[in-house]
Amino acid sequence: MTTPLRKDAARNWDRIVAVARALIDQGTPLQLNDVAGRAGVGVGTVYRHFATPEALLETVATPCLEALVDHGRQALTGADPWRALECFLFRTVEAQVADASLSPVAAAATDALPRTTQLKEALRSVGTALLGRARDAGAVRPDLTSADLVPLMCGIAYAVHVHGGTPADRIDTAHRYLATLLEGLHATPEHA
Amino acid sequence: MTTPLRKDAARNWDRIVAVARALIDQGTPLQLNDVAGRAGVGVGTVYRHFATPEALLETVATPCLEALVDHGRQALTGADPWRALECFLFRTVEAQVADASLSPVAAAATDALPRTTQLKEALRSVGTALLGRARDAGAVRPDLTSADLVPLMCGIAYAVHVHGGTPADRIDTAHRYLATLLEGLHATPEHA
Amino acid sequence: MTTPLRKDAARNWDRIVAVARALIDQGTPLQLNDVAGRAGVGVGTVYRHFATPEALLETVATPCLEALVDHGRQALTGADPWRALECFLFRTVEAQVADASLSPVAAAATDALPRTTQLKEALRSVGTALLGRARDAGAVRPDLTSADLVPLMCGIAYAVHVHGGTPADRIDTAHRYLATLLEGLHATPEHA
Amino acid sequence: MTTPLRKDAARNWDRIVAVARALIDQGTPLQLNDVAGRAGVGVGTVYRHFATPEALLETVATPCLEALVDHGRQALTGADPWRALECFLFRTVEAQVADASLSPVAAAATDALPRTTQLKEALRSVGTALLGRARDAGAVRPDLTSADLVPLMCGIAYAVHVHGGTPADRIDTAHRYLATLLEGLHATPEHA
DNA sequence: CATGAATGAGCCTTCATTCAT
DNA sequence: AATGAATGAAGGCTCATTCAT
Repeated sequence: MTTPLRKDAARNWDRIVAVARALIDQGTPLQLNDVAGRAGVGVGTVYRHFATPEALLETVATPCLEALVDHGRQALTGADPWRALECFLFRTVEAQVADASLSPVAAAATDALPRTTQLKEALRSVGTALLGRARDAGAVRPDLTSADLVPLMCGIAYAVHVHGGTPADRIDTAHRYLATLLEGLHATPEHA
Repeated sequence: MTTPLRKDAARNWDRIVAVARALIDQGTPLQLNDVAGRAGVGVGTVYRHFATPEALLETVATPCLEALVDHGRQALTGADPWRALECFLFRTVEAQVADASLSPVAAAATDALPRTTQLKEALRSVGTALLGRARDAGAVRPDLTSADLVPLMCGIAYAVHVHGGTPADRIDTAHRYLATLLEGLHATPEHA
Repeated sequence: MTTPLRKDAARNWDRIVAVARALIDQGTPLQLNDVAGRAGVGVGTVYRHFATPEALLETVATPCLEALVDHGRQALTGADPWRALECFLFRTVEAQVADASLSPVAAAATDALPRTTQLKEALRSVGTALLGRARDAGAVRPDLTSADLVPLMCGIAYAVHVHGGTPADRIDTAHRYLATLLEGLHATPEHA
Repeated sequence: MTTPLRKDAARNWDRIVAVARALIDQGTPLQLNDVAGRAGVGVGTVYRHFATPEALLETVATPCLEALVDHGRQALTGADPWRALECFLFRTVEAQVADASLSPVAAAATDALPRTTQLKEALRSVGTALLGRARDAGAVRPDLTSADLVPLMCGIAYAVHVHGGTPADRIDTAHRYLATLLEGLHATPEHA
């Protein structure tokens, strides 16, 4: 797809992405000059590889988005439609809580990289499919649309963020919050 | 509590806050120089009244926080504990969706003004009381603690934000999302 | 017209303009950061007074433009229309040769300061009047329009610049070149 | 003179010059990286062929300079010395107006390529010869020296540039301006 | 108290040039 | 020879904050 990079270029690319990863994990805002300094490369090198901070952020987020899409596709093969949706949403929230690069990418209205647009589209489409199966099985509130999935997952992740705590706590909180929401999403007798 | 301001100082204070309110409503970032210019006062005057941008933001948010606390206290007098909690949470989310000054204040770990700390504390305590009554009535999930209320409301508001749409749409979305979450929060047979 | 500046602000304004004047005379490009450094003021101060390098350049050029306009208006009162035009054009070229700030301002299609636009307009209008009088007296080539005056004067000044030499040489060259051109502009028997 | 290039090197050379030509015609500043990209060659290749942007610019201008020299030499064989000079100067101005690569090369005090220096020298010498013949015939102002020809032609071209207009307008303006100047250059009774 | 001029750190971005591959 | 990745100096601009008037 993309032309393979020269060996030295690839090394710099890796360094830059690794530095960005670390900065994001620390919550430090991504500044390309700063990234360059920490990666031990010139500013120009960073700009050559990543035209904007968003492009770098999305690059950092890409593997995680890919994993989510893969997982969602596998979930589609599961027997229990509700279970499959539930499982997909858990993964989605966990990923956002564990990886700070995802939330801003998920919430952004426009993408810097085409690859990101593809992945977000793929994610939406997997979500739509999982939701459709669950709805057909009568397992889900009828007023929930596929356009709500991403916002709700972002909201849960944000709630976890506001709650705070150690990384381990956050995972726990995420599970509790999502479980609660899912209970509300699940079709109940009164919707029958 | 605070020394009453001289009449002209009070007029400046009002102008500054009004300008800040307008900027926040437009989504323009609060820059004190900019606020000063628009309010027709010097930068120094803005700094005299508001040591930091956060202090100004919190000042803008204050009336709304006060209204929420008041409403919560009234809700405490209601007969149906679950209804009261529900109603309080609706107000909380609606306020955040309608007033962009609230979310950052609610999510901030530290406050610029003591008054803000008081109000946030009061809000938490009303929430705790409402939740306690509802829990005593067996109306809520047992794993929900009062430390979860604020994060969850912030999360819902954030989800609404990510979903997007016109102001009217947002109110609608907020209602749907909160109704869904509340269904999950409400005690169900399996918790009984 | 303009609010009078505070004493300290006026001092900085003067310093900045003086530095700019010197840089222009040396042929150094005007860079606001650089000007700030040399004037011993902060960058922000320069930006406060002059939003762009062009604004600073035009400010430096203003007194000279004003003097040209004044001179042109006096020339209009002279008895001999051709002499008056000639005299005005000599001054115009001399000014450009002596003051490097003028050429770029004269040649620019758009102005940074309204004052500059006024002055350029005034200059054009004086030129038009002088040319009109000379044409009415049958003293000038009929194919010359007032829209040609500024370009031709800029051209002469540029020719002097390309020729080079010491400042004194340049004045001399300017006189020779303009005298030559004027001979061509002057109505001759064959136009009669 | 120069070692003949390998065939592929020659192809690159041609591409680079063609791209530079196009950029100059559009008024886009010549940036070697940019040129390389558009020519589909590496930056290093551009640098191998042209050590500096000026060298590339001069290379682009070379054919036109050569044509001017040729034309001037032919003019020297003409019968009417004044006519010959006139004709040469018209060509010179037309060329500058039509080809944006010439003015900066003509006005530059130092050249990047020896070939450019030769050509400019040749041009000056042809001009000197043409002027000498015209002066001997008593056809030109006695105070005009051959060192004035290039500056005056640059000045006319610059005046045309300041006047502006479409390419066709410019040719027209150039003719008018030069005709006017030539009238001034031509010997008149008072010089006799 | 009010004013608003001044400050300057901080961030962003471009581009001529070098040099490893 | 050709390539194009890397470099980093250079310049631009903003904005929170201070302080003389």
